[in-house]
Amino acid sequence: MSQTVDRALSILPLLARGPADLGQVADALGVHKSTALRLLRTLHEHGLVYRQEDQRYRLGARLFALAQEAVENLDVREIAHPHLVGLGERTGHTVHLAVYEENEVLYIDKVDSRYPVRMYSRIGRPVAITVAAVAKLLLADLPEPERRALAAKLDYPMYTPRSTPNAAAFLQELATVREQGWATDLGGHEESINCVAAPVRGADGRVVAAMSVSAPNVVVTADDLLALLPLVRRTADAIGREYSGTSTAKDPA
Amino acid sequence: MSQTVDRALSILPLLARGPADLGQVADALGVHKSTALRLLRTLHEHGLVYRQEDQRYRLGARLFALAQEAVENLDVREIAHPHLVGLGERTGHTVHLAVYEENEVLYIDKVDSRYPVRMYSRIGRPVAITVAAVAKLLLADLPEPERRALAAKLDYPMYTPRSTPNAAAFLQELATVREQGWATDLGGHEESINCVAAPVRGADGRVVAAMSVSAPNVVVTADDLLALLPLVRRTADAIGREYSGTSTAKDPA
DNA sequence: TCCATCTGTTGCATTGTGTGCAACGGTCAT
DNA sequence: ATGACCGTTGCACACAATGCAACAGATGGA
Repeated sequence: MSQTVDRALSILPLLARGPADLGQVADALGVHKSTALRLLRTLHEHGLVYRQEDQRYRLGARLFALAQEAVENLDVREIAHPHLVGLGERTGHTVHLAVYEENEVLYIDKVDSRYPVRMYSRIGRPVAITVAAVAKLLLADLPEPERRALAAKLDYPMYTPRSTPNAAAFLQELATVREQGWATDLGGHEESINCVAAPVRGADGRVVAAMSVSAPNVVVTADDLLALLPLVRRTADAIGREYSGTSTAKDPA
Repeated sequence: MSQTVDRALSILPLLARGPADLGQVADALGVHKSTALRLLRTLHEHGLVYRQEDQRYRLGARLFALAQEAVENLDVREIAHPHLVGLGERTGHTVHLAVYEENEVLYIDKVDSRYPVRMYSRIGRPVAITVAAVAKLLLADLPEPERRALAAKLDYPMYTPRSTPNAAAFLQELATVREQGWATDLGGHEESINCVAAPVRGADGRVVAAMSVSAPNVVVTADDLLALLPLVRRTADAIGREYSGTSTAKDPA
């Protein structure tokens, strides 16, 4: 839409492939050198482009700072919330959203079809980390050494006979969860409560959050709950797509 | 220099602080809504900006992809090389550059004042990881669980009586190195060879490479070599600054 | 040492391009 | 229903971005 900006922005992917000098940039854009110079200058003033000692241009540090700041200010909860509500309405069950932070798994949002309780604090409740379906998904995605170290440090309280008994069993369960891409908690925390959960993945494929649907087995059997899995996964994927900002440049003509 | 591009780029830091709608962007830039719209559209076409479901704008995934690609294509060696040459000329000793990769420390460049040998292959020689000064720096920067796991897996060959004997001693040494920000190898690999090394840090402070100066003690004593430490550190810092693209937007007036 | 050549840089006239305006069409809340 | 608000489009105007040509500085060869 805007030729000048369009040209300037076209420089960025060019430079991402490696440093280039003025002439190369001008040629790639099909413009005069002086034009390319002015564009590069503007990019430079904004720190998006850096001029190295041999006078060639590369992408600048500001770009990384921007990306980082954007990620930090990205609120998964804000983006996820409408999806949680939708899922709550369709299933009628309680929906949770959780994240991993500093050796803990925290609930950061919760929606129940009967009484929607929004937790506004950024710091929510810690989760029963050894048994909750969301915790399994979040921990399964950790780098291997960190995962092992954490598993070794945890306590394994036997909330019910079906709770995860020890680190070995837990690591085994995490491997399974990692493999299949979803998780359950069938009466591991409270005897009569079952959960199914799916991961929300960021642009780089890493699990940024996990979402679960929970219901007491007096209302629905575990099998019925498992039947919701495809829906839960689809919803989690949708959140992930929106969170990642997956938009392939141009709109379809 | 270029008004249009200048305005467009000013949108990015704005959006980094959180999503904003068209009106807010237009106000912040001090332009008409239609102008802001066209700028945002152009940014959108390039994927730098993403439009979420509530029609507000945020930074897009392409920004992260760009940053990532740039980092991958950033060649520490290419940037560092002239600095290594300079250091080699000033000291007359052998200068090494090394990086950490997949549980190994690799030499990726080497300069000797007598016969400058450039290693062109991306895969250089693995380093004696338990004793080399550059290895200590690189491993000292790893996240704690990964560092412990690696230390436990390593062999500790006694190249000389001064070699690091076991994992405990190694981890202790790494703690010291991490603390002081530089490292040495005094006859730990070959009886008569000493090294001093300093870390090259990226924009986020993480150690991306390490550089060392080595000399046999028949030429210079260990003390004389240590006297070069400030110079080595300054050079490593200079490489780090250039690698990070540390340019604070506007030039001083 | 001088000249040739390459790169990045500046001033200027032209016109193409970005701009603001005003009017339109949605959506939401009252 | 009705008003207010936000995003969107078409258009005429003016300004800002463009290409040109000339300059400067570095590099390298003769």
